[in-house]
Amino acid sequence: MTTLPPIRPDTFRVACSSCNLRELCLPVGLSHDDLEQLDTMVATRRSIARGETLFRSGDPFQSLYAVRTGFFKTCVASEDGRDQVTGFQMAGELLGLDGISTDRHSVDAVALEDSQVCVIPYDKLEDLSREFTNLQHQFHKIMSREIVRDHGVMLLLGSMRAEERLAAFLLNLTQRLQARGFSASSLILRMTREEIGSYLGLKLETVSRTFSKFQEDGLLEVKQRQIQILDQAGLQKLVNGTAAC
Amino acid sequence: MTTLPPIRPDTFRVACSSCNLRELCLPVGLSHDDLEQLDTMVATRRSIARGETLFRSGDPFQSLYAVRTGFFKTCVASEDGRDQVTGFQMAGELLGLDGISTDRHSVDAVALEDSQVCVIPYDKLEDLSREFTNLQHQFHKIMSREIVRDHGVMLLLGSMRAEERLAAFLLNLTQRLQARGFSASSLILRMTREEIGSYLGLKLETVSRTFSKFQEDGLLEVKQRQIQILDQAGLQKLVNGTAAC
DNA sequence: CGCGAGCTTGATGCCGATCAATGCATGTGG
DNA sequence: CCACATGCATTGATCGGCATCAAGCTCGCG
Repeated sequence: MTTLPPIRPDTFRVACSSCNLRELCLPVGLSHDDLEQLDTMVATRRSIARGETLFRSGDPFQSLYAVRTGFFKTCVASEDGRDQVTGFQMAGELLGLDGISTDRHSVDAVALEDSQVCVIPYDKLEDLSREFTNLQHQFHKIMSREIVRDHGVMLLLGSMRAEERLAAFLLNLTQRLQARGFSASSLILRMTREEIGSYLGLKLETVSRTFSKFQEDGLLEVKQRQIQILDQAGLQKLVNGTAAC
Repeated sequence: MTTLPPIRPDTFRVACSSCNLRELCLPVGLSHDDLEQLDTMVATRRSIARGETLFRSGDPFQSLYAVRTGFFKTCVASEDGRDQVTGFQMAGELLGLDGISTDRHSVDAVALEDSQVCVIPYDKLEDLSREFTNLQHQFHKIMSREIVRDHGVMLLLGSMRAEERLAAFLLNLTQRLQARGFSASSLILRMTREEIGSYLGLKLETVSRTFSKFQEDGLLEVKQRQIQILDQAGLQKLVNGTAAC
């Protein structure tokens, strides 16, 4: 479509050791010394405007990216035009793990709002994680966690009905937001109904209807993208099957 | 349900360096020296009878497993009884990557026929991959490939219709079998219609009907679990959308 | 103010789920 | 060796949830 804007890495360094995301991001559990080494690696930030792509399927893979601020989606596309949102990423989460397998990215990563990422050159990460056991282990955990997450999505797509899917989606989102210090009951969706639908294997109309139904049932208050969760337990019950049986 | 049978590791060593799966398994692309090191790590085999589990969700994680012979499925279960097959694994493929993230397995791995696996103690793998760059890189690639595979399944579950799903499934299966020296057009399914359905997000009746439809359309010959592929291109066309549009 | 992107809501139809019966292969015990 | 049980597969009839098609609606923005 449009050509990529020139990449303009902000020149000042970002220190993992003083980043307020260090408890959510790659550095989890690293010692002070480890962290200082990590600082030598994560040299640059990059800003991505809303609607721009961080990378596209087919691009050569060189770096992983840690979301610093903002919000992303990742999509795969099949040969025919169909595409599927495979995930939404927020602060502290890693993008680009798919690229390691073939040295090319296999998904598009699109910023859903103006965002910043930390650039993690992959070869340096491999070098460093040969030296620092903790970093190595942490990195493996993150990859494994992504696999486990994907299995959860497969369960959702394979066996849940529309209401269950949306409930699970909302609970997952609020849980992650809460871990970042945001309210557990009030959120603003950064994605369209269509993007939610694509992620959940539903059409946008179904997503919209299900939001309306949740509102009628007193589970949510929905004002466009502004969501108030009124009955978290009620949502949870939807996900765990109609429970009590 | 039933208690696990006692684990009886076969006492003789298995050398990766002389294994006929080395081009498909963890050792891909390793040098001769690297391979000899790998041999020091993969100390034991384990036999799993058809229907038995290699590990279960919740079990403490200690090792990865490379399928030597046989065939496995992995399943996740949600709190309510629902469960979902997340993959089928054949010779040379790795099991257990999900366990790294939390030090506990998050899926069940069940043998669909009498099988053997090589036991890869995970802490040793981490040690060794700090020493050998190639091994480190290869391991990362395998994890990444699993992530990419999962994304493909998400696309399938999220946006394909029954016929497309089954066609994609069969093509994927034959491709992997072919890489192992088996026929590209003749295969014996190791799993039930229900397990296929669970993997593909369909009910067993739908799987059965779709097999019958493929047979009517001259794409396959189906005799219970024995499948002959008569028109591979026809299957491929189904997957890529009704093409020509 | 008017345009357009995104959202909501309604009417209809279809794909796949569900329910139910039968068929087929394998195994077991009399 | 047969009678019967059991697990898996096939096939048919019906139903329901979600997709599809089609208007309107809302809100932000030039």
